[in-house]
Amino acid sequence: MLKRTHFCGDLRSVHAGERATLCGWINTYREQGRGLFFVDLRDKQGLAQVVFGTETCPAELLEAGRTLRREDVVGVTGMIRVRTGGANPKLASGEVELLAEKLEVFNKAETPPILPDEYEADKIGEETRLKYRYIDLRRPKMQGILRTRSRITKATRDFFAAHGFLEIETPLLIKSTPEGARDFVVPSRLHPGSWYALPQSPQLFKQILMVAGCDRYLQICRCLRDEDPRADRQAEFSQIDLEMSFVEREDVIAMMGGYVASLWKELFGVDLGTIPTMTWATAMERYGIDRPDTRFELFIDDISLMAARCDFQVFQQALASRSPAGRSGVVKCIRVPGGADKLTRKMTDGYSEWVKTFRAGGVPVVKYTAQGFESGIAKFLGPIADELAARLSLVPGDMVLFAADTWEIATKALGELRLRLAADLKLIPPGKWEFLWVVDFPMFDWDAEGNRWVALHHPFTSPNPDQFGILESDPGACLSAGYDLVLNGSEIAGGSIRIHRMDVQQRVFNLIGLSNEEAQSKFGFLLNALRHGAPPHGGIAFGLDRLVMHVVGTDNIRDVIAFPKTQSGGDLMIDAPSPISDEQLRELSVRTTAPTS
RNA sequence: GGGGCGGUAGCUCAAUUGGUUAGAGUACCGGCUUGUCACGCCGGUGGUUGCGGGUUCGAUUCCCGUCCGCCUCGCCA
Repeated sequence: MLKRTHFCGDLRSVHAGERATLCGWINTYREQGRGLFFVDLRDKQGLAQVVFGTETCPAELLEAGRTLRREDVVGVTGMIRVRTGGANPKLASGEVELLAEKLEVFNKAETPPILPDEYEADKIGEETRLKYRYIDLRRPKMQGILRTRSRITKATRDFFAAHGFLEIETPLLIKSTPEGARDFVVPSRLHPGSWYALPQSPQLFKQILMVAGCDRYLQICRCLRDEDPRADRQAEFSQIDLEMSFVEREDVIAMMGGYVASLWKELFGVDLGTIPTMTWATAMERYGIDRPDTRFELFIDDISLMAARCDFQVFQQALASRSPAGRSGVVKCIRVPGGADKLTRKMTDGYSEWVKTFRAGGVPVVKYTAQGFESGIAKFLGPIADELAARLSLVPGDMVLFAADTWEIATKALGELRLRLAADLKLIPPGKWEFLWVVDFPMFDWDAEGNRWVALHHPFTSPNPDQFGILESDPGACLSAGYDLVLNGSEIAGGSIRIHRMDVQQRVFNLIGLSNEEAQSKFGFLLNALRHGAPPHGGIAFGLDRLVMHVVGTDNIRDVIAFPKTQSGGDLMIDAPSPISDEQLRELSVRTTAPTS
């Protein structure tokens, strides 16, 4: 068997005169005549041109070479020489070529259903790419992503190892617990009727590792949540999971800021500096979302107090409304500088229609000119015209877009509208990295349907040290010691200082409606651990897939996962999930209620 | 669970108001071609129009159901 001496993509003019063996896939075949043809050979490093010609090739070699077709796998030995026919500036190896002397066809390929060709790739439907993932991954772009992902995980391990973090694996077959996402479950053969759950995250195990004295923990792990995917979300995804002992919020934030800075330094040569911090309350009020995109300046203002003085039904009705969680209705708005010209009637009508997906009624608008408010809802703004203009610092040519609804709906609608406006008006400068810590999240959210408090982050999150006093007396106002790291408007990490005392943990469980007995049966292991000497601790988890998405610049999570799943949780390459045999089911004491096909 | 878009040759897409033998590019096959490099030129093969029903003289086209893919709301502690 011919053994590789060089990588195709690495060949340069300095190699001229060397004898080399290349191994790879046929990328293209170009015949100039019976006596001269070229093939481009591809390996993980790139392409190299191989020449077959009568001058140097015996007849058998020419015959064999002539049958080469795309995606055949071959080894070729020959001399590297500077090209006699002129260099190809499009190839990194374009100054040289390999003069074939010996050819070994490792494997003829059937006609490829898709070609791993950057000219083609963007046009090929994703369905086909996923089915033939092993061909799609041969594309230089996909190879590059796999490599970048590997670089990131290696840099991550290096950084945290240098800071005393221990890499520890936690189990995949664990226990289903209430709270959180829907579990994937696995039937137990040895315990008929009982089920394991696959982890939504190693949360409790990493906390218990802190109780176990490991001090600092790292794991790059798979997490599984049986919920509907999105463009940036898969049921099966990867986290960089971290936990530290004897720390407060600022310690974790500092460590993780250092990690991100070192990563960006290595990947982009960029100095991030200190990452700014914003409270959750500010994020929601000014940006309408808990992960603000701070790359552009559009801000939301709550003008409810003013709006109450307008004789405008829409405002009045909104202000009189109450959300299921009990918050009063609001009137909020966004000032769009220069929007009077940039936003057409068609666009604003479109926004009105679009916000209905967030259950908002519509988007009233008004223009601001040298003569004051015009068009739209101008006639209703009389009583507050000057005050509103001053509050929003309006200048002629601006446009103001409103949302009048419950706090939740108006906030969401304008938060989304803010992003939509940025995209439509091209307000987001390319190549910008805006990191932001969001802190001071509420501990709880009121679940009107379940008529109970639910943990906003998770029920192991500690209240901020100064908030213990109001934990029971005003749970809705109680702030947690949680923190999210946001990059360009996307949450790339989230964590918290954890509760390390059994009595506090019990109080939080009680608040979310878990009785002591239930807590003991569902989370007894954690409570037991907390009883036996738990250090103060906290941690965070980075969404590895999203991190890679940002680094490689894609908005499709499937691009950064070697073998991703589709929107309905399927793997088109291996055709999973699939039924199992009756015998397998019997062995597991499981019977399906699904109709048999 | 809801909404939207899509499914036609291996791939990417066309096909007028429901009307002749469903076309083009590319890939593939054959021939030509001695410096190409997304090579070029000539010719050819290739179709369960996702699947199942229905309406009709006639369905890629209209209707119903269903499957698959993508986006999205809910959901995702």
